[in-house]
Amino acid sequence: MVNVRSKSESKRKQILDAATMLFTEQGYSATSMDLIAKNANVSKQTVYSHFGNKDELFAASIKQKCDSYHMTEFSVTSTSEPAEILLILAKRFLAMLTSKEALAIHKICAYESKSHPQLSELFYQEGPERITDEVAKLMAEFHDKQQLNIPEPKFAALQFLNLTKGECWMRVEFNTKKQISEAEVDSYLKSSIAMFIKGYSL
Amino acid sequence: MVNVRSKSESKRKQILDAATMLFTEQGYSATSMDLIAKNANVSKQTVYSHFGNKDELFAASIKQKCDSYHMTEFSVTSTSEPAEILLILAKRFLAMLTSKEALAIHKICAYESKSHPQLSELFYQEGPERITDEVAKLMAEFHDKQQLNIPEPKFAALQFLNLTKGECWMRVEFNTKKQISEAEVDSYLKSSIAMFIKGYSL
DNA sequence: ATCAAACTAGACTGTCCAGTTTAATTTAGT
DNA sequence: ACTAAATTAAACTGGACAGTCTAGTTTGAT
Repeated sequence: MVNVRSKSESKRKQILDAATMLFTEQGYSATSMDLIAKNANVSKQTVYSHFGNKDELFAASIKQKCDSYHMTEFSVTSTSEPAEILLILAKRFLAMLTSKEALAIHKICAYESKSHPQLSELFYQEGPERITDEVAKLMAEFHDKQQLNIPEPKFAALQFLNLTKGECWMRVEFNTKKQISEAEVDSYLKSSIAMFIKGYSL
Repeated sequence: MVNVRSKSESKRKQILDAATMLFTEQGYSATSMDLIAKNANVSKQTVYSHFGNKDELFAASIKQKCDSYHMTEFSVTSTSEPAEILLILAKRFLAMLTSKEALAIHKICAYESKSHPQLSELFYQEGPERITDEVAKLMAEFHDKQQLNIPEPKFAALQFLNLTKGECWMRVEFNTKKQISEAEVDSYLKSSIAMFIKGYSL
């Protein structure tokens, strides 16, 4: 077999990056293949040569995003007491959650969960589920070290993460005019953590 | 002024009902005006005569849905202890939250929050905010009756409602294959309420 | 140097859809 | 009964867009 010229990996990346940007900013149906090609500085035909159709490209795009979630570090290795660790964790989690990127992919996966069930499933596993598992481990640690009394670490993880979302996340999700101030968020998080710790105290 | 024939109120309702059904089932862009007219048993022209364009119809549709939220009763007037009241409340809230209707409008408002900010704002006020306020009143009552120590009822309301969502709601939101069983939900809710009550005990 | 395959530019097809137009029909208030 | 406005049915306009096609250009492995 002679003359096997392989497709340019860099073009593929350009396309995928442009697509990801556009899909997450404007949604699936509002993003045209022409625009993706244009933004990627590539001809439309090249897009179709690398990805068979719009759906395939969308799937590749979401998958890429989900993979990139692995970078998010949530393990807090500190000798401090639970209250401190949880506050750091909560702030980190909330910052990630309300980031433009995470918000966009969350919305799109929820919205397209009927038309692209495998994608929303993937997002769920790589996002919420992965983080819950990680936090559950931390909760189990608190229990083992006898810092807190947490018989069911997974429940505690879910409770903690849901508590953290609070009003802030909803307001960001719905893009309301009035947003929550940093101070309010802080006050809310401290209240939540205090309640959580008292609720799980020995 | 003679011969003022008014537009049929029943046609308007037919249109609005069909539109609401289609929008919430398929989303905004996937729903065509032709289909709405057809489902409403009305000519396309009549649709345009009652609602100027697609956007107006969409807005009217979402507004109608939001108004219908008022029916949802959340006030629990009982002399029972907090744990019982909260469990009833949590189950009621979760059932509402995971209903096809609420889920659909939540998704669509979040997704269209950039293109229709006034609609997502409306939804936020009539949905999450209203319920939070109502639950906050209940929390204040617990505090006043010295059943629990809740200095900030609104925070407690947000915490309680977010706790209640748990894994169940997320799985429904993302339409994951594996769903949470009734028993698991029950177990989770009881754990959450126990933690909440202990966390806010006197 | 050759050649098959990647790539480009842009025209093209077919479809879908928001919104308009037209001409005929029905309805209700006077 | 008269008439203006509501309603209908269907054709039409214009634009957007997924996907194809064509014809020419570049590239890299042999």
